[in-house]
Amino acid sequence: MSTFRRRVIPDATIARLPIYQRCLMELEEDGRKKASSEQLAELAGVNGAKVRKDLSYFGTYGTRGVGYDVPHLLHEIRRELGMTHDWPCVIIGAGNLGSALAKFGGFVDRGFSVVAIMDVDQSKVGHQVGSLTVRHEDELPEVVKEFDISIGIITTTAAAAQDVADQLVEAGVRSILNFAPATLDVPYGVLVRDVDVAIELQILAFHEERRALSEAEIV
Amino acid sequence: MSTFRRRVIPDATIARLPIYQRCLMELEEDGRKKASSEQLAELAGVNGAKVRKDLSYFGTYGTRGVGYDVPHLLHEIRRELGMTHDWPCVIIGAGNLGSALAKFGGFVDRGFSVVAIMDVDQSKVGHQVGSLTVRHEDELPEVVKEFDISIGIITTTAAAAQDVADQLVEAGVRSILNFAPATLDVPYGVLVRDVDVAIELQILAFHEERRALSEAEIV
DNA sequence: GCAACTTTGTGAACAAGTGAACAAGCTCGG
DNA sequence: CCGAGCTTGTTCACTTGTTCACAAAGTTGC
Ligand SMILES: NC(=O)c1ccc[n+]([C@@H]2O[C@H](COP(=O)([O-])OP(=O)(O)OC[C@H]3O[C@@H](n4cnc5c(N)ncnc54)[C@H](O)[C@@H]3O)[C@@H](O)[C@H]2O)c1
Ligand SMILES: NC(=O)c1ccc[n+]([C@@H]2O[C@H](COP(=O)([O-])OP(=O)(O)OC[C@H]3O[C@@H](n4cnc5c(N)ncnc54)[C@H](O)[C@@H]3O)[C@@H](O)[C@H]2O)c1
Repeated sequence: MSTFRRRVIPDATIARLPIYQRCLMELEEDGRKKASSEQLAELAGVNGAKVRKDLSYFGTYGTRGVGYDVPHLLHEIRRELGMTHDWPCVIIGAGNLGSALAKFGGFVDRGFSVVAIMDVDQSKVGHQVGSLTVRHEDELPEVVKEFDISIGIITTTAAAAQDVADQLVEAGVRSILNFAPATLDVPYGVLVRDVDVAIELQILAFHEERRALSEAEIV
Repeated sequence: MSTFRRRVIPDATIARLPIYQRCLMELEEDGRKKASSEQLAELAGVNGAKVRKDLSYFGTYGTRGVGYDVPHLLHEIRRELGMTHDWPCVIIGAGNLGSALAKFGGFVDRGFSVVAIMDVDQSKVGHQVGSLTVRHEDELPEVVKEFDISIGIITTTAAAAQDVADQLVEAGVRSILNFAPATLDVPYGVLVRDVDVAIELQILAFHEERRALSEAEIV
């Protein structure tokens, strides 16, 4: 076992790396070879100091007086994010949302491919969703092994989500993206990220409400 | 103008209120009348101290030695979040994702209703999506006025997102939920929240990659 | 009425994240 | 080769968020 301690990258930074990646991809498409921290910051909607600090965590890729080399920085961010290879994903729940995600082609250029979609509902099993055929939930262990899946996407009803999470963990999946409005309980070492659209709407509503109250107050 | 200063509620707390609301709804459905901060914390996946501190920002609703009164606390959180009335929303972009969201019935019990869905594509205008008919993007100002819409949901391609955001702002919408992978530039006072599934996947991939590297190191 | 027990509300320590500021380092024109 | 002009990398003070720990306030049983 090595005593080398990998540099700790703050969570906040990790969450911004994909944004920088996207901006750099746009710059590269435009044929831009160089970009300063301020230009990158403008595109990413943050400030320059943050960009410089974020990038400094994983080495020195910029040139003072010039800026960053777009293709080089893009490559380094991709490497850091593990985008040098493809990540096979499985979607559990072939409903409205699960089908939309499965049909969506936009993940491929970010390094993700949905290789299987599954459901318990016998009336959905066997049906086509985009280029995939819905398989039965029971086959999860085999599917995970077959495609060496490391990411599971839960798009079932909230009631079924914990159950599905347990099955994913049992099958060896340690990264879960959960769209169901439920708090998942998983063992240590398994990472869950929640995407809850209703929560986002409620945060917007909270601020709208406050705005309305303040305006009423002033008038 | 009043000199009364509304208590400042931290952003982190606001983001957790909807989770508490959901947990309280579940408790209420189970007929539970009381809940302690620890029980609520367990359900919400946080710790008890956080729950107590969060709730303390907007007044004292608990009883020492007993806990919180479920229906009462639920009511107060709903009031704080502006869930006492309904929020009409418009979806721009009647594609894969926009249609899935429009058809989804789950927002209603959280106080949101999608009252219109719009697109520029003439081949989509007039078509039915769930109970709604797709209207042409150009009618946005009238639609916003007609339904008194305060929340706009962008589900167009990334290339069109900034343009749509400008139109929403122009029409008077000040809260935007953006699903397109693009950084939107909006005037001061307009609130944008981004939902980017690809970023979530990339964060999961980052940790998977690190995990793989650490394991390789140990062996 | 009182002692034992439970749970809240909050001050204070700690941890994480942000942003201004600036020295250090690079480029380029002359 | 030098000095003017940029831009990075990093330090430092500040803000925001989390957690601990415990007094205060309530309940319950006797
Ligand atoms: N549709 C949306 O726009 C939207 C938006 C935000 C959140 N969500 C959330 O995403 C989830 C899915 O939404 P939806 O609209 O697709 O619902 P849906 O009812 O259309 O689909 C749910 C699917 O999950 C399947 N399922 C149920 N239990 C299962 C199990 N144990 N194993 C495998 N599959 C199972 C069902 O058979 C069904 O096909 C819900 O939790 C919802 O709250 C949806
Ligand atoms: N589908 C998914 O599962 C998914 C997941 C994550 C993110 N997204 C993002 O959500 C967005 C939509 O995805 P999608 O799969 O629904 O794409 P889509 O191509 O199916 O739909 C986009 C729709 O937007 C419409 N549109 C384009 N420009 C417009 C304009 N100026 N005004 C009004 N409408 C306009 C198009 O006509 C089309 O109907 C994309 O930005 C995508 O990256 C989608």
